[in-house]
Amino acid sequence: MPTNVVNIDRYHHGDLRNALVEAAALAVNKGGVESLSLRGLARQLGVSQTAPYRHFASRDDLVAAVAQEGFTRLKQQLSDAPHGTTPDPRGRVIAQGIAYVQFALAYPGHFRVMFGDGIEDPKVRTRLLASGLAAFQELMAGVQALQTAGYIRKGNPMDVAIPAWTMIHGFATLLVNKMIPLGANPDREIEAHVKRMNDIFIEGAAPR
Amino acid sequence: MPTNVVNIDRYHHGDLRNALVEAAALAVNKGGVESLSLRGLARQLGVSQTAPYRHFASRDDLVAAVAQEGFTRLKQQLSDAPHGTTPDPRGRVIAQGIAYVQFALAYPGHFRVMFGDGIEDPKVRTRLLASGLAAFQELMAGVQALQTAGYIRKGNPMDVAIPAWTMIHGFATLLVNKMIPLGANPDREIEAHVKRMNDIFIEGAAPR
DNA sequence: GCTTTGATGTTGACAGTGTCAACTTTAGCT
DNA sequence: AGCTAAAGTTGACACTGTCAACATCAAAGC
Repeated sequence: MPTNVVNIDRYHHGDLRNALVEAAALAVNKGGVESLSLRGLARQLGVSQTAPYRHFASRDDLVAAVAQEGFTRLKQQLSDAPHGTTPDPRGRVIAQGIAYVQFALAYPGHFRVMFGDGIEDPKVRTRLLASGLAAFQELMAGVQALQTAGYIRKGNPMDVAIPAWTMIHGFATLLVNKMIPLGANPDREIEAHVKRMNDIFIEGAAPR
Repeated sequence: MPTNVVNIDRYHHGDLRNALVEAAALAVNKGGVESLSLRGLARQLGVSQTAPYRHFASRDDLVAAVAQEGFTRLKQQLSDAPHGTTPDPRGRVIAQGIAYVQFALAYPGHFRVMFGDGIEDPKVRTRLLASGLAAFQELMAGVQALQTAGYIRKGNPMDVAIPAWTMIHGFATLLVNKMIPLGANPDREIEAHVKRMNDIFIEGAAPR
C-alpha cells in the first residue's frame, strides 16, 4: 500500500501528525486560533480525543507547528514572486510586497499565529524566530538587489530592509485586522498602495 | 458615601464594571488574552462567577471593552507627544512614532487586543474601528503639519499618512512579538530606528 | 516464524472554562 | 412605605486541555 494513503477504520491512523497540522491550519484560517480545539480536530479526524498528544505535547505545540508551516509557505511565496521580465529589481520588491500582503490575506490564521504571541516556550520561540528570519532573508535579497542596481544608497542593507519589512508587515497586519478598508477591487488597491509605498521608500515624500 | 469608594463585603460591589475592565487589562497585559478568565476575575474581585454577566454579554465583550480603553489611552499618548520647543513639526512626528511604539511595548496586551481579531460582532467591530480612527487622526495631524511646513509634498494627506501609520505600526508589532530584537538600551534603539524611518520617509533612500 | 518492543491510539477521569436559567438582594424612585 | 429594575448569587450543562493507565499493532531482532 502506498504510504500516502491514509488508513481509515484502522487502529493506527497512518499520518495523524500531518493530518492534524493540515486540519488545524484550516480551522485557524477559518475561525481564528481561539476556535481551535484539539478534541474537535480529533473528532473531525475520527480519532480519540487524546490521540493528538502522541504527536504534540500541547495545544500550543500544535499551534507552533502551524506557525512554522506558515513561515515556510511565506518564504516560498516570497521567493516565487516574479523577478520580472527586465532585470530591474524594483519590480521584484514590489512583487514581493504584494506577495507578502496576499499571503496575509489568504491565510490570516497562519499570519496571526506566526506573528502573534501564544508561543511562550523559549525553545519553540527561537525555532520560530529562525523560520521568520529565513523568510525575511528573501526580502533582504530584494533590498540588496536594489543597492547593487543603484536605486538606493549602499551601506548596511539592514538599515533599509528593516524599515521596508516593518512597512509592508504593518500594512499586511492592518489589512488583516480590517483597520484599513479595501473596496471592490482589492487586488488593484493593494498594488496601488504597495507601489506608493515603494515610491515613498525610494524617493521620499519631500517636495520635488 | 463618596461614589469612588468601592464597597467590599457587600452584596453589591459598587463599581464592578470598571473593576472588571481594569483587572482584565492587567491580566491581558501580563499573560495575554488567552489567559483571561471571567471566573478568575470574578474570584479575584470577590464576586460570584456569573456576576460579570450583569455588565458584559460575553467574554469577548469584556475584551472589546479593554480594546476600547486601549484606543483612548493610545490617542491620549499620541496627543501628549511633545510638540517640541521649535515649531518644527518633524520633531513632533518622531515623538509620536516613539510614543506609538512605547505604548505597544508598555501595554502589549492592549495592543494585541486592539489590533488582533477576537472581536467578530460587527456592531462592536465598527465601534472599535471608530476608536482606532480617532487615534489615527492624531497621526494625521502630524502629517498635515509636515505638509503645511513644506517638508513633504502637498496632496491627499492620506497618501502619506497611511504608509506612515503602517510603518510605525509594523515596527511596533514586530517589536511586541519579539521579531526584531532590542539590546540593552531599548529606548535609544527605538529612537534611532524611528529617526531612521522618518529620514527614509521624508528624503527616501535613493543615493544623494 | 515468533517474540519483543516502542510508537501510536484508546478509555476514563479531573479540573477548569463560558454561559444559561432561576432565584435573591438591594438601591433608588414614587 | 412599597415597587421595580439593576446587580449579584446558586446550580447546572456542555465543553475544553491534559494526565495516567491500558490496548493495539508494525517492525526489528532472534
